[in-house]
Amino acid sequence: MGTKPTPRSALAAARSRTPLRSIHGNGHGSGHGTGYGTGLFADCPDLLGTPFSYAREEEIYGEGEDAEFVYRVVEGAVRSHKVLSDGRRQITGFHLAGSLFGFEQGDVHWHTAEALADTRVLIFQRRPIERAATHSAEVACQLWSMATANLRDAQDLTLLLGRRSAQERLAAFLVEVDGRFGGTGTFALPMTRRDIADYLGLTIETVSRTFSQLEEDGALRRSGGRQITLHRARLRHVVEN
Amino acid sequence: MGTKPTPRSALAAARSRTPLRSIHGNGHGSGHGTGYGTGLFADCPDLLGTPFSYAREEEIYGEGEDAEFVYRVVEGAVRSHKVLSDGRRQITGFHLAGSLFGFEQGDVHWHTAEALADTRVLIFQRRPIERAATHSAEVACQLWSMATANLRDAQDLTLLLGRRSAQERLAAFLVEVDGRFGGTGTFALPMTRRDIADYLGLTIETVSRTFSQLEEDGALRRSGGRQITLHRARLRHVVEN
DNA sequence: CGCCCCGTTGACTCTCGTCAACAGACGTGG
DNA sequence: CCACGTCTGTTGACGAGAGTCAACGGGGCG
Repeated sequence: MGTKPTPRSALAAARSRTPLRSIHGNGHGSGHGTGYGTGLFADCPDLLGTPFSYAREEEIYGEGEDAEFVYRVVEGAVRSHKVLSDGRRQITGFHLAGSLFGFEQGDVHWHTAEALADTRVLIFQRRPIERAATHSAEVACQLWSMATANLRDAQDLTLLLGRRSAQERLAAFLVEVDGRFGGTGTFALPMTRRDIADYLGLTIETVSRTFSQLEEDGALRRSGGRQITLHRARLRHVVEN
Repeated sequence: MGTKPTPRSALAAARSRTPLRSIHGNGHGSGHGTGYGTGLFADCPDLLGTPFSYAREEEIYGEGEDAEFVYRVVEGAVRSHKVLSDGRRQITGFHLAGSLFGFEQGDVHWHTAEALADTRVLIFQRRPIERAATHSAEVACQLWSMATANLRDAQDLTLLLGRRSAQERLAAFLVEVDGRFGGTGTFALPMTRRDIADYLGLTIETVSRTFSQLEEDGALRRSGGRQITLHRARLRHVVEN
């Protein structure tokens, strides 16, 4: 062995064995309370995913590559982004446990996806899913509703980037992340300042300064950079609408 | 009469008559070369739309309203936007002839839609469409693909707003509009400077100054504010990537 | 142990926003 | 027909918010 496994090889291996096992041996089967098991959708057990893993900072797919697979995050976190030729980068979304990513219009990815942290995913072939969609209105409706949800997120981000100040952007972002982590108000950010900056259309320096400012205002407390405790009422007051 | 017709009343009127006629009497039937006729999709003649008209600056639906209808532009132009409580506005899209808008996630609109100019649309009830989608995989797939196309546009806008300068934003916008009008390089903008500014996350003054700057650089020529002739090679060079 | 990366902070710059004035187009009504 | 007000678009002067460049501390990893 020694050569790095690819999604394709993992898929071939999975098909030659029954039952399905993770290539990393951590095949507990059902994901982290997402209620999906290894199926694409909760009520669609015939589209099974193959477990796969990516290391921190590893690329999952690149812009322009053939969109052969789609992915569901089981554990860890992934970012999708686009880059301009001069290196400016815009992250269009973070995918945490449970979220599905990799669907694009057309046959190639128009984003790059990378693992923020060591990440376990389920991989699904795109073709069978699309074939299933053309036969099953139910599958197609689920895909539609997923796309619509993503669309709403993208448009919220549009408003954030077009019309909000640095402070409002960061506050909204933190409230959003808190919500995705259960809304306890305390969590560890899985992404770096650079990732946050490239998501919010800012620079790392501005993000850092804005963190300090929010802390001065008593809207949050930092313990060691990534670990955050929010004062949610004050943060929401910053976001206001 | 004298009371303003609503989509609901137009629909009721349409159903009491056969064949279908526009409430404004301009019922040439098939739309402007979009190839759709009055059907929702080209190959889906059973979902028929009712012609309806809106005056310049008239609201079609508001954020938070019940999403009872969806719309296809026959002639004219429409903008979708969101507003913050302090009045800051972000336009998330312009809908020109042929484009379908008004689909949202959930039962209420999360945007406001307004006619930029006098506009003729076809109105479709949302419920029957959704019912059709749950029965017909083909309809559902069309809806999915439409949502995915919108998603790509929204993410392109995200990159524009997050990482591009005023000049790049305006140049990209003009190239985009030119493309939608057939790519001749000469057209009349259907929207005001304010609309452009609110789409590009800028102010009207910056838009105006950037127009002047692009004109100085020989990237376009203005004849009377709205009428534009692009020097497409130079504009694309500004956009670069 | 040392290097590198991440995060923070300071000083300065610059793009874009704000405030203001003005010109031209348009519609209305005297 | 012209005076008037309004709306759109342009331009100038100025200011503020975010970007750039640079230095530095701390922690993790080889």
